[in-house]
Amino acid sequence: MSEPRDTRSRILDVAEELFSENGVDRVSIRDITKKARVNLAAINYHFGSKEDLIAAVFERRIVPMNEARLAALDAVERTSPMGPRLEDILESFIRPTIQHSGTTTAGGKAFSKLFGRCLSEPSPEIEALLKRQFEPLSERLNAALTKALPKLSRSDIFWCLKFTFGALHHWHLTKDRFLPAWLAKTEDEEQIKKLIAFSAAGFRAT
Amino acid sequence: MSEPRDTRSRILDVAEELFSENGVDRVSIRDITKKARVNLAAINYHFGSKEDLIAAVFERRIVPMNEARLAALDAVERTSPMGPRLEDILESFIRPTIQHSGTTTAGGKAFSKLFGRCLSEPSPEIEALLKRQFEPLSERLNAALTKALPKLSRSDIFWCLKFTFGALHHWHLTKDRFLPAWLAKTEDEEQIKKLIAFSAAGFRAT
DNA sequence: AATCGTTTCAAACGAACGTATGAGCGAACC
DNA sequence: GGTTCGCTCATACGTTCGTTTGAAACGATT
Repeated sequence: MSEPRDTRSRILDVAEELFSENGVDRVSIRDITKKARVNLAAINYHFGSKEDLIAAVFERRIVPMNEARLAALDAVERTSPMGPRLEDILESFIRPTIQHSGTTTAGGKAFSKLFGRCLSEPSPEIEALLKRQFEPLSERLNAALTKALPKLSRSDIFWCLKFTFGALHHWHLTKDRFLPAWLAKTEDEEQIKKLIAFSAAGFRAT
Repeated sequence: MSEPRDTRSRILDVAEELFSENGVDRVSIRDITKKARVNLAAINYHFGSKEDLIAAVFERRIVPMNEARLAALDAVERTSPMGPRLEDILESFIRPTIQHSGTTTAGGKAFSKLFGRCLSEPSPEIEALLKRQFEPLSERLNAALTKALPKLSRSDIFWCLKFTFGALHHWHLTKDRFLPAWLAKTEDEEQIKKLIAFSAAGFRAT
């Protein structure tokens, strides 16, 4: 293991892990710098403020993740010019979340939880970041889904997409919490397939 | 309007509103006591600590809400002894959330957001409260759903229920945020009907 | 060897936090 | 009418927070 990379990256990694575990407000700058073994002032030097660090932590994962979503959507739209299947659209939206979850924690995926947490972050800066990041994606998805489901109204598609968003986020946030003892261990891969099938059926039922 | 009821209730109402708007960690005891126009020491006097106040705020809504859910489940199981329909089970779980959302904010429903926020609260005390409150409900729901969907495994039911949970929570949390300009205004009633249909189809598709 | 921009360091700052204290108050009770 | 009890009050305590500062260390360039 040892100390990987430079100060800036070490801060990002540790911050991501601690934020995802405890929430951004319950993690102090001193917690981060101590665990990352860097000086207390390093965060303000490299990022400006704690708020900016939080934004950087989110941004590092969300930007490439949403780029991957858009690329996946491009791909399925290219291969089926008549409009892709509903399941393929949903998959282009769901699958990238497990590929961009990060692996900073030994064994665990830190951003998985952080990602689930970010939507309930009340910080105005994060909210602005989310809006900026998700709006273009949401537009594209709505357009593709409108084509795939011509019988549904824009509103119906919007709300169904929100339900899917919610199921996905909640799954990320709690997939290793609140689990009953009898539950069989399952792979992420299997579960996102279930989620895609679940959501697709939900869309079609509306 | 004027000042309703006693100090304790005023604190609970204001705390619920501020917590739901800003998250428990970004609301100070001074914010609450100032807005409620009570003395700074009142919270520690009446509740013991801030953490205990948070628990009281959650508990005030969650306990009767989950009681209502169990009662609704009882009711549908009583009226159809062969096992209730899937939609009725889901409704007994979903509908009480909009009836127990509270109306403390003028016009808005404060707990609606707080309720959506509570699952991502990292506080161990809240997590324990949630576990205690949701476990019996989850057991009952799993049992009822197993009966209604004999083809599904316990695991499948568990995960589909999690998806439904997530959709419901996310809807509560963001039903008045991140909305596009073109979106038509819809009633809660209509939307929970959509959610029930959406989830029911999702369950059946698995 | 001297200079310069960059990064790290220990130390301190003021503000805000949750909590504790002890006096003060009014109504209820003996 | 004095005492008790539940509650409110202003004020203070100690801690922790995010941030700032100015000097020291470093590496690259001249």
